[in-house]
Amino acid sequence: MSVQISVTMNQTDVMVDLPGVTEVAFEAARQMMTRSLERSSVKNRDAVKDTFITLLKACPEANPSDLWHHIVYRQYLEILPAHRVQNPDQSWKRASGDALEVAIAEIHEPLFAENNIRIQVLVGRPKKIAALMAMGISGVVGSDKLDVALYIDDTDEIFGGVHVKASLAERISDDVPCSREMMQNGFFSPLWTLDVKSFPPPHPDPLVNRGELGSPTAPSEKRGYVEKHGSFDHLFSANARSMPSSGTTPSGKRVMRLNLATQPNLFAQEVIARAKLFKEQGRAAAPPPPVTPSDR
Amino acid sequence: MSVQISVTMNQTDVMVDLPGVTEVAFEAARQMMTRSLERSSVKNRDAVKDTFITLLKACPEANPSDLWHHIVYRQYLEILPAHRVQNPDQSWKRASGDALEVAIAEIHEPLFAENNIRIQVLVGRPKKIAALMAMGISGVVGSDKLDVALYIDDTDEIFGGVHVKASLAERISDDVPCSREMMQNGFFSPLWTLDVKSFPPPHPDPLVNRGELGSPTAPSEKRGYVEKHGSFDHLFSANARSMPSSGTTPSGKRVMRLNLATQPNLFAQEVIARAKLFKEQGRAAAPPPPVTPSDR
DNA sequence: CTCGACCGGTCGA
DNA sequence: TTCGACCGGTCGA
Repeated sequence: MSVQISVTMNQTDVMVDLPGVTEVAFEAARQMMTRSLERSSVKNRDAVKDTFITLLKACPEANPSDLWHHIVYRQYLEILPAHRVQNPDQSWKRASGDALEVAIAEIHEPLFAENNIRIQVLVGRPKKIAALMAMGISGVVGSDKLDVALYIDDTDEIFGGVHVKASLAERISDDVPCSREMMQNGFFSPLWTLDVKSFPPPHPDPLVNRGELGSPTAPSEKRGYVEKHGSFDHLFSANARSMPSSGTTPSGKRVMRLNLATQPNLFAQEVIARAKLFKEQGRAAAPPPPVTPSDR
Repeated sequence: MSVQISVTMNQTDVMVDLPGVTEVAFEAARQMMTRSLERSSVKNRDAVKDTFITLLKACPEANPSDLWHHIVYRQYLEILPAHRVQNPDQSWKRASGDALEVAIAEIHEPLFAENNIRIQVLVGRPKKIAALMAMGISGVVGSDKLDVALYIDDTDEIFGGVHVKASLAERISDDVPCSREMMQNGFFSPLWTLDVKSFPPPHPDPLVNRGELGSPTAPSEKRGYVEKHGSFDHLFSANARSMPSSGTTPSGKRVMRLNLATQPNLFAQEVIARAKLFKEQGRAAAPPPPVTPSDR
């Protein structure tokens, strides 16, 4: 039960192994993507979101980050040109970022509803501004840097928000100021990522999607944002190759590896716990964010 | 004395007018780009840098940002594939950013030398760390966000640094934390940009490179970073379509439009003035950065 | 070899 | 219509 795909890059063919992916699931994804993109009324982000969720359900053993990077991404680039005139690479950047936010909301909606939590994608500036105002950080420079909001019950009482990133690059720093302010004001501020990153040939492990977090013993800059500086209420990575934090971290904040197949996953557990704490104790319940001397 | 180019995008042909550009200059640029890229020993960024500087000298009346966006950029995409196997769009992103930093240093080196100022591109992490340490902001999160350093004479005494961006997008926020810290510590921290931004058809003014600063009366988010929040020691734009600040700004910091043909240009004047002030009074000479209530 | 920052067409609200 | 944020192959040090 494993599909191999061939990717041509820099005039080199690379075979990529996708454990946990069946031919049937692979073809179902292609069909979902094609059916979606051929209808001009379907938003590009929804084509991506629906294809990803189809794959997640069909391949519970697979690495979600690989499903995204090697199947959804590459099928989008392949299929889009038949239906849209736009540049497929740039279209992917624009559409896939939104798609991931919507997918995360959709995946968790039922479970969160059972726990009297509402998850909402903050689409459009007014919604973002409103959410940030509710947390007392409106008007701040770079303020509309929050993707997804978390509310208590059906109220507008916000207890936190999720920073969503398909890949980290240097762009992780964009989210830090907003996240720190949220934490300082007592709101829950996790980072949810697929941590997608692979290198093309002639890299020694071409197209192996290792992500950018390094290991606890050889931490990358990005791992430091969480483990050392504690700039988020944990980093949840849905890349099976991400190495979780080990032992205690300087900031107390951790890299957590998500297994989306076992529900409630670690992210969902944390959201539910923090909602409960918020209902019992309000904003005061949140621990103050750690500050290291070399931190901003 | 004006060249028109035809750009095909989204299956539409768009004619772009380039006032101040002669056929001779246009062909000289193409030759410089070709000659550079066909030699595998020439770094991609140097091909870009040399072509840009060739054009700047040959076309003093032209809009520098247009030279970059419509000639250097498009010629690079056209010519690179004949000599390199890599993806030309991604290659441009990687190489052009570095090229602009090197170009700015090269353009100003002679004038700055006359004024006992040294400008240095901070290439490689160790150099960046050293420069930031010298300004007392080492180890800070997102700290290696400085591109170019400015020193007094031939010493290692740093009095500031330049944040360089070809285009702004949301990425301008990356530079804010470092810049604010620099200013707070008494160092000179301007932003130098080409402010490149055009929209493809079917936009009403397809491919017109208007930039992203809006106007003083209808300020964009990016203009607010400077005029309202004062996050940089002025924003110097080499896009002739950038509208400079008018009257006084809330922060005292301004958008300035550069005319590179008249030397010393506004950027050079400010660098020289700040170097003089620094020599006379040291870091204390720098005015404290303005802080507005809605600022971080 | 490793691993960081570079940028622009897109597409919605 | 305007104008914001989305992301990944590259290529050096």
